[in-house]
Amino acid sequence: MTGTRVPIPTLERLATYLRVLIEAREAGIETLSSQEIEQHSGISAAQFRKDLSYFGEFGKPGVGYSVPGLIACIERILHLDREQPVLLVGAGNLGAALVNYPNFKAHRLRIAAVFDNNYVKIGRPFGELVIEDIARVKEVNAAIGARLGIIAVPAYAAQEVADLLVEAGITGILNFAPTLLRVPPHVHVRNVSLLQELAVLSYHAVEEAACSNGLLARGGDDGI
Amino acid sequence: MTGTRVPIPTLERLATYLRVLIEAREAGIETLSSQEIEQHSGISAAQFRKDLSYFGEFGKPGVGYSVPGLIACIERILHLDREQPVLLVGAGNLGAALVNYPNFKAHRLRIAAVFDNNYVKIGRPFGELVIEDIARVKEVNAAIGARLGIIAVPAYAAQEVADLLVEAGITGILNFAPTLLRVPPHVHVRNVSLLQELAVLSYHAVEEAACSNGLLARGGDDGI
DNA sequence: TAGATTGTTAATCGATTAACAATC
DNA sequence: TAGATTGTTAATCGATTAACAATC
Repeated sequence: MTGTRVPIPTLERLATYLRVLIEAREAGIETLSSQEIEQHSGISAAQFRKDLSYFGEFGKPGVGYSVPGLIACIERILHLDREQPVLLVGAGNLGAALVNYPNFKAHRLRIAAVFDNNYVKIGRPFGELVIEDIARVKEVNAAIGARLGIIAVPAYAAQEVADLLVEAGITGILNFAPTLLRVPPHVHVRNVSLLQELAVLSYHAVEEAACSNGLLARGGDDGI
Repeated sequence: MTGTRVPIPTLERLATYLRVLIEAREAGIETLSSQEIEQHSGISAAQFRKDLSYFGEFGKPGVGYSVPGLIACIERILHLDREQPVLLVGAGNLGAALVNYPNFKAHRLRIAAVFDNNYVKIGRPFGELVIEDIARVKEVNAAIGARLGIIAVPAYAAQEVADLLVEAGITGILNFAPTLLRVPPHVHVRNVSLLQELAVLSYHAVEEAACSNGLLARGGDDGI
């Protein structure tokens, strides 16, 4: 099935399928059924087939999916069939983790430049790059042509950085700062919130009564 | 409304409301309406009220919500009304970013111990902690009593680390490794996948045709 | 061919949205 | 009281699941 709007959860899972397929390729496996994808991804076979159906037909009934063939297709869908340059803003600990992240390469994501506003840092080496002045991001990206950017700066600086990235031609922002970014409608933002993740885990980690009416009363969240 | 199972998206948003409320408190604001929460969180007022309704009644019609009161309630719901110790495994770049993450404190999350398996690293200082042997995680956590753990190790080591964390009494795992963790049913896992985030952004960053039938053909993902 | 597995449809499930009576 | 805003219900929307005819 084609022509319908693709659900975001489907796109998210596509990246997981791609990871599983790349692992299979490295193991020398040529074909995989949706059932086998389920084993390795934790995503149901039905869900997998449904997800792919938004983009076309990729498998052979009775056989399964060609590993290299499906890799090529998913890469094309996600625009990862060519190297994707990514701008990184924030040369702190998180930035260091990102420039050294080993898994980007297999997905053809490459951090092409690093920016900061700290004059002590600008000009210094950072991984294989040199830290550049965030004020020059538009100028630098005129040469790179990146569409993706990562914000790894403190929350108070994030909006300003987002504005500069948008001006530099970035249309997709991965935001690690715990703050709401306001961007033009053509720009997509995805937030990674460690606090959110840990808060959800914390909720489940202990099962107890919730509070009610502004005080401590009842209001059991799990029937307590 | 109480007694119903709480949707995960609701729990995720709770952390966002908490962040907004804490910011308001720091700004000296005493009361906030759902409409004002919407302004600062990007989440609709209706959604906010619906989310809270899973846990009880927290506002005053015609007035709004007491900032400190609602903070206290959400903290209690998420079990963040007391300090939550967290175990961190992996003393690499990402681990360094996490121990130095400044936003944990306001949410009463505290990284209480750091582990690694690299004998060169064990015993060394790491932020305000000393890196411990991952083999001793059960022993160490017997004293700490943490329920939350963060896996910041390479994918190939993640399952082994998860097994050790579960054995040490951890019931909530935040996993940064791009791999499927298999854990007992009482253990909750949340995955942070940078590849997934960037892949979704990459999809949207360029709007082009998808491939079909194992080759390059058509199958427009946006009606192309 | 017989067996396996796909792609798709229809049914189910769950979350979001909008509207409004109740309440301060 | 009149105005504002809540908590909740019902309607809408969208995603997941299951089943199966089509296909290799």
